[in-house]
Amino acid sequence: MADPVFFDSGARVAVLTTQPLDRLLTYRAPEGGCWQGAYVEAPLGPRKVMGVVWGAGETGFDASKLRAISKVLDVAPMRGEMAEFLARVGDYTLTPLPQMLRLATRAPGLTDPPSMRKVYRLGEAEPDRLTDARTRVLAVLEDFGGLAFTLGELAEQAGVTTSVVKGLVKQGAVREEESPRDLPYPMLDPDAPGKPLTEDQAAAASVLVGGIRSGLYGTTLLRGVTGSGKTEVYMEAVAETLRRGRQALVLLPEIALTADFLTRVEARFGARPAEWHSGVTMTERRRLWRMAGEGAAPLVVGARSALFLPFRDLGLIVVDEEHDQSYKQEDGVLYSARDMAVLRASVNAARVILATATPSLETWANAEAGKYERLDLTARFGPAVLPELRAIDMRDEDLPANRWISPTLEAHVRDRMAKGEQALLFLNRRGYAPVTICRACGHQVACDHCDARMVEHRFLKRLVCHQCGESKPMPEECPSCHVAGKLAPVGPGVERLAEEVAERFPEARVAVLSSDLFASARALKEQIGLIAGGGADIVIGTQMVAKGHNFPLLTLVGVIDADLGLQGSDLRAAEKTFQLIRQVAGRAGRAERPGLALLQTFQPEHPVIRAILSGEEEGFWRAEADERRAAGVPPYGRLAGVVISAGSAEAAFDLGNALARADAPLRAVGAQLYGPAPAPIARIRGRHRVRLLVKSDKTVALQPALRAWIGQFSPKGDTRLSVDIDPQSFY
DNA sequence: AGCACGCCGACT
DNA sequence: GTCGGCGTGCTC
Repeated sequence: MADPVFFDSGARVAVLTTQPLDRLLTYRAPEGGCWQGAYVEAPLGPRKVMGVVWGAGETGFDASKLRAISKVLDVAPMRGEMAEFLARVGDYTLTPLPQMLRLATRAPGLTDPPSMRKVYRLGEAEPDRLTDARTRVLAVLEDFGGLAFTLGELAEQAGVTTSVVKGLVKQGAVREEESPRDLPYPMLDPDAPGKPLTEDQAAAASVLVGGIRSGLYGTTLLRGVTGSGKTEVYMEAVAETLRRGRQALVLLPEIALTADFLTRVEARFGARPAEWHSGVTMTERRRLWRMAGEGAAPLVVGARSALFLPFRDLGLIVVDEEHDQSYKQEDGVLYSARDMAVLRASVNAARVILATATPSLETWANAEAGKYERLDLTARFGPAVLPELRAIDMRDEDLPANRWISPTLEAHVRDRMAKGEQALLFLNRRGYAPVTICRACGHQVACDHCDARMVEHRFLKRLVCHQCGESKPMPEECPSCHVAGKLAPVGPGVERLAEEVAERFPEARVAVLSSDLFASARALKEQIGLIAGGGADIVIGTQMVAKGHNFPLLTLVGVIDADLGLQGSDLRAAEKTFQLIRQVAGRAGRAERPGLALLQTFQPEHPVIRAILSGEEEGFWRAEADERRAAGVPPYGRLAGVVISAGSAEAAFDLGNALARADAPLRAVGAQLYGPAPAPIARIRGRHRVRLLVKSDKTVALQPALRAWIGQFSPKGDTRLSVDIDPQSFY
């Protein structure tokens, strides 16, 4: 959509609906006409559906079948940039437009008229009798100037019942008015004094501010270790965006981090920004969706889906912890929020800041190639220094069976405890034990619906499938040979590690941080607060501890199994391990005390372990980049994963084999096809899965070829096909 | 996505 | 005979 066009009533318009149709439908513009981009409600068969006026309608369509748009919704029309963004994300991810529209309208009550509520202000008339209660009500209204109150608020403030207020309304002493329920978000003050910046930080901030002032698209990698003040630096770019009257969006990888971030924004700009993630209420979602479109939400903090809010004038997108895997949406529309942020910014003439201590290889390579600007914050803020990193060679450690804390690590933990400092033991495995084996027959307990082993969670007294979430009570007897009392846990999870810690350090206060142990975000926040305040001596955590929580007393990090991520066949195994361990190690010694990170490993000579220990990050990226280039995989080649799932393995393979036989469109662009093969997890939730991989040169436009290839088939029955462009994980 | 249409198997 | 299973196709 270029410049918006107005359609007079009765004109033919093409409407994109949220219904899964493969084309636009032609309608007559409603009474009073409508703009291109208008959100509308249109009749479709016996129903009414939501849609957007996409452009002029086709003239060929039989006039007698035309129906008129039933209603134009009272929300800001979709802007041309947004339409282009949705179309391009759809093109890139092979997602049909109606599904893209649904992604962009994930707010309740859009078809309802803007909801109103009654508010109360000071009226002109004098009440006939001035009782004590009435005086208090009027005093509250006078004290707060022209401010309007809801009935409940006013009564509570004045310490009266609502009937007193209603009595005053009847007399005209208090005025009752209708006011929109969805109010603009408070203005943020970009010129409120921020934290003083170091020279290093100020220099980086001024480059970012310069970018904002240019008013042009641009992406910057802002690299800085934990504690280097990345947030303070990009907050200056947010301030400049606000000064210029544009909107800013800050994406965070995890809801648990937003509360802390909102507080920081409030401290910096004097008010709290809008918040968007799965945890916000329906009313708040509706308010934010509407206000974003009116430009009345100056700053939005949210999860990846906030990228699809209808901003009126988006000037900056910050992707914090850009390397985080959770930016990749793994179901529904498969997109990378980091990459789509760059796309949205380029469409909007906005800036992107990718902030991280350990960039993804994609981002590193883009900076290296000069596509992204790169800023490095070298120094940690204040006197703290990067933790010292050392390996513990587990081949030299004397460790009994079913014990995972080496004597060396144990001694270091004792030493820290004696100093009143905290130690973190990191193990990226939830639950008690990853495998439950029968000592009588050797059977490993597996999920009934997935091709995965059940993980014992002793805290829940259940076996849990980490694939589908299904759980069952811990069985007494082996499900295979039915011998009782022979099931035994194999390997460690954080719960089992906690057991070992309790035995070895009976005097220590232990806290376990694992996502499944908390009923609510609030309970988790409390636990984090408790640890930060010194309420624990030893913290045991899964990868969630790697994500930005600040523990000032923590000076020792022990990585229980540094080799854990390295075995997989995943092309990103090295990168992920490197990032995760660097992030976790960065938890040590944030405050004044120097930190130490100890890596328990059986292969201290492994290139990834050596790269982590040496701190030679650039060297690691370069070596990893060379390997990927040689293998022709991302970011130096294109990759697409195709997963076919069906109730039976035969049905899934039938389609997989048919696709493999019809690969001419792929060969035409020089792309290679691998498979079909059973997916690494061959069954999830009772559905059999088969996968194919398409690999091509970086220069090839892979999507059109994929479309032509897959378009030859339409999955029958319960067979489903999904295409994942730039897959991040390979299950 | 819904909802109708339509063509085969198990009943009152 | 008919009720109802869900495969296929249409919606401006």
